[in-house]
Amino acid sequence: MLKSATGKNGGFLSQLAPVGRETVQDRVYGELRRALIGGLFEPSQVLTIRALADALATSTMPVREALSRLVTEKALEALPNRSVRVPPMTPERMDDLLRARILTEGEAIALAATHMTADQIATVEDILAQWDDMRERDKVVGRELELNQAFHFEIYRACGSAVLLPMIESLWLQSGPCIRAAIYAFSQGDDIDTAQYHRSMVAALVARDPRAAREALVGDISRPFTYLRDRLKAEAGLLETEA
Amino acid sequence: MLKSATGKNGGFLSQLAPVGRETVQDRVYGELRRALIGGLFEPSQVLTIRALADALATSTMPVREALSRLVTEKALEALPNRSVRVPPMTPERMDDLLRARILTEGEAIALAATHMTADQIATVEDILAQWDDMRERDKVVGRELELNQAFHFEIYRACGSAVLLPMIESLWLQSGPCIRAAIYAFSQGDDIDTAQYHRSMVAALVARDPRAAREALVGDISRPFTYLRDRLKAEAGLLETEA
DNA sequence: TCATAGCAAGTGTGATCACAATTAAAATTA
DNA sequence: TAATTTTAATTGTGATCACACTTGCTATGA
Repeated sequence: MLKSATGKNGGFLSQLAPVGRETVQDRVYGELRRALIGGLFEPSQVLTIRALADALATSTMPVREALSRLVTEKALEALPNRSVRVPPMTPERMDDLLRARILTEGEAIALAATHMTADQIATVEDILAQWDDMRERDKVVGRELELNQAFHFEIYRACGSAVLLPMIESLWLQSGPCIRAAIYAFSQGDDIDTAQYHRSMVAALVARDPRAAREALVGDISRPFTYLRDRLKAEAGLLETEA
Repeated sequence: MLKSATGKNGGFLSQLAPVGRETVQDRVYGELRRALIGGLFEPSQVLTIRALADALATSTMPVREALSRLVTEKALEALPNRSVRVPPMTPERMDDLLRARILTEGEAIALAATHMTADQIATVEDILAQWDDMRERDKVVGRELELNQAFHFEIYRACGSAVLLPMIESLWLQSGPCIRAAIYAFSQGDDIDTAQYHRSMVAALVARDPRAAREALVGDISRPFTYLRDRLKAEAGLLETEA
């Protein structure tokens, strides 16, 4: 009988938006992902199921499943005590992560340089414009991380690889807790370098030049890592002289 | 008081092996992983929680957590019905997987070529020798897949990257259901090519030649993919002529 | 004969409970 | 006072149950 409704009087049913069937577990998982990529958790911080369940206003069940999912993709670490924590950050691990990101994201942007449609390039350019706009008007941080993520993933999504994309997401998840500090430090001083790298990337994409695109990307993602690694080593050296 | 036991009369406690504290969930997860990499599940096959729980003689709880873990690493696929299945295999997906594997495993073996110790190389050579030995004595298949996996991962483990290794494992998990058919077809006819590629890889490793190692690896892992892709296309063409 | 409604078996999800293991604090003893 | 034991609170794990949704079958209607 509902079918007759659509048939008789135009389709008023087309006004209705799909209601969506996301499970609680998916929402918890997504929320923890956002927090992790955004660097809301400190490295080495221990996460307990019940505390998270309280904070997210659910039972323990969806939380524990979300946690084990994050452990399998190495976004979190399972301790021998069976508790879960954000992986600690060491210079070696940061180098390791950077190498993997250069490898996979470099390949993705090289693919995107040859695959991207004009529409997709326009979307990326639009994000860049939003960024410039925001920088000019007010120097408030916060949106900056979000726009950076949107910029990169709009490109990676366009590379056409359903296998590469989740790998990259996993790497962002792993490096999130580390690089936030660096990104924040940059954005303090009206970060002109990041914008320059992003402009180079877009230029390479419109020129359909995979090599130039990859090169610009490597410069972009290397900077926060090397910055933070150097700072870590400086701190370690400082501690050594104290002892 | 136990401490006195070790202290007084030598350490009879050193005879005891660690009992291990693997959870049921971990065992279920490992079991499903083995089955997936080994190709025991068909592509597109639907997996139900209760059926698996019965088969593994546990309750549904560990199974559902293992399943969601496998879904997040794309080893399984979540359908809109909320049921879970082995991802179907298409030529596009196979090309996608092969590209990612060439990228990550190629990088891993190139790193291993410069990092590996003599001991680690000896272990790899030993696995190769076991393989030759097995091939000469009896032509029984089954061990073949297992040895192939051991050979590759002994190398990848030696590359020294804690980030790359899980990425590669995830890719094997995803390509497992696809390539089993191809590997099996090869091993039927006394597969001499795979052995040749593996020998080239070992030679490149002892020569500390990253480029040669990468090249041999690419040849090794490309073969089953191209073979199976061509067969899929042939089947598709056959169906077309029938219709 | 075909389509639709109703029924029943099967399935995933989330909540709750019992239990074992860990951790921290308090109480005891040397 | 310091080391050790005991106690209590916290935490993860696995089992079970209730509920909603899906799916396939049967029955009733046009």
